[in-house]
Amino acid sequence: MFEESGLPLYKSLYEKLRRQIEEGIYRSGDLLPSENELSALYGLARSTVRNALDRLVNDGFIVKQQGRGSIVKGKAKGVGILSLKSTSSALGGNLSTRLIVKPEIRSWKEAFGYTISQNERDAGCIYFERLRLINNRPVFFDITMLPNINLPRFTMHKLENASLFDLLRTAYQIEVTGGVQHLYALKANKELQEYFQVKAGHPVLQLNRKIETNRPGMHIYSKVFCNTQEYALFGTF
Amino acid sequence: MFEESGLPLYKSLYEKLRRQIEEGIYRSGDLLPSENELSALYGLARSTVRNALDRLVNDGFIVKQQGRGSIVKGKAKGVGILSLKSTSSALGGNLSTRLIVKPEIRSWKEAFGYTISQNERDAGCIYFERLRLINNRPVFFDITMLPNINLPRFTMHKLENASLFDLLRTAYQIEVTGGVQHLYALKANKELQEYFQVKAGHPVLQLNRKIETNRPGMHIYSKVFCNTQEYALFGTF
DNA sequence: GAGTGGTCTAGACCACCCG
DNA sequence: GGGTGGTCTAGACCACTCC
Repeated sequence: MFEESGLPLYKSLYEKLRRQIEEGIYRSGDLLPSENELSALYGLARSTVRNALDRLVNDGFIVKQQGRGSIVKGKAKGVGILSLKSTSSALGGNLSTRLIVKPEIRSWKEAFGYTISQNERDAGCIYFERLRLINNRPVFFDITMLPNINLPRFTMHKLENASLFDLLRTAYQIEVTGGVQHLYALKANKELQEYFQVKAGHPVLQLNRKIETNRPGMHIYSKVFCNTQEYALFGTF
Repeated sequence: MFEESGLPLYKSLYEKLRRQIEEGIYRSGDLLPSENELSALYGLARSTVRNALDRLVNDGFIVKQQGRGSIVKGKAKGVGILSLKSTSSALGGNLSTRLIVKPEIRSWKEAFGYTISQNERDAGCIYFERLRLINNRPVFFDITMLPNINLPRFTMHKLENASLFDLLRTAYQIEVTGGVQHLYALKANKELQEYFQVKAGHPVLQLNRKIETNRPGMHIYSKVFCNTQEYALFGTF
């Protein structure tokens, strides 16, 4: 079944099941085939099947229940805090992005308090600022910096409509593997007052992050301000 | 070695290694004994050892490197956002807790906006409030509620010096498996002004969480307020 | 080349859920 | 009682790191 993919068998099975869940072939609440069935179906040892299922559990696609089976959850967990949710109504998808500073190459100054490696410093810095709007109301303002390591034509891509992480994964095979973040509550300064159209003293949430990728030594640094008046920062873990 | 603990073998090994890391017997950067060494040392199959090590990886205590070994990270990742870090200096461990409301059994009123199951409602609610201080300065104020399901003598335990999660894990074999959280920035109200000794309008971070456990249908509900003036909320993912 | 973790097999027995 | 996932064993070969 998976002989020619080049991937480990458990990873092929993981990808296959993940795809089937994301495409709706298995829906939330459905049971996956049992471990023994999958084992027989694809000619794999049960522990290989378990390896694939364990990763689906870890990534939030399924939960297991002894005596019952593997139950599809239907949506993956976000990476740290990334998703968001309306406090008043369901987020309809009216998400838009306004580029405040287009991606440009700079030299590094600082990285929101995180330390950068000499490699990253030498490569130079891709810098951009974005304002994110939900239903045409500004909710996020973020500053992103990443080292310009083997990212040909990065500054040519549109960041308006695509997620940075989607772009990195599909165009450069860069995946987020983890990271660290710091959170603060603070009063809006003049710039944020203007972006968010709020009064002085308005409480704003700030999120600094250093994100690890599958490229050793390559990190993404970002600072995000969030107006939580109407929308809460939301995450699963 | 682990015959009489009643725990699964991999879990006993996990706890043993975790303890050794937390006690500093293995320090950050050290290599753990190899899988084959641990296997021989404790008379376990290698896959049982790997099960324990995989969980240490998952919980952030070690990282593995093919061809080298299992490298101790030294500190665990928090569950979602849980850990904290000084913005000015290293957190020296002067962490103390003041119980504002001692654990008591109540009936459920609400769960910070999350929905609770009928089972949880029927079981009643263990409720407590804590103020957490770092170097004698108040930093967190949290309200915790959990269903009183099979938790004998829970209200007898001291919550001053032990983490709730450590208590649940060691005394009741309850482990956190995931959860959902919502974050807000807001102005301190009168109660928070008093607890944190800050002025009116001071920005405060609020964190609502519904935490899943390995007991199906049992959740922990908590609301945390954080004064991020000196200490940031900190998390790895 | 010796040792490490990564992948994989083919079994076994157990605890748990459901009909 | 039959099927499920949970735990565990005893092997094997591979990719990688380090000396």
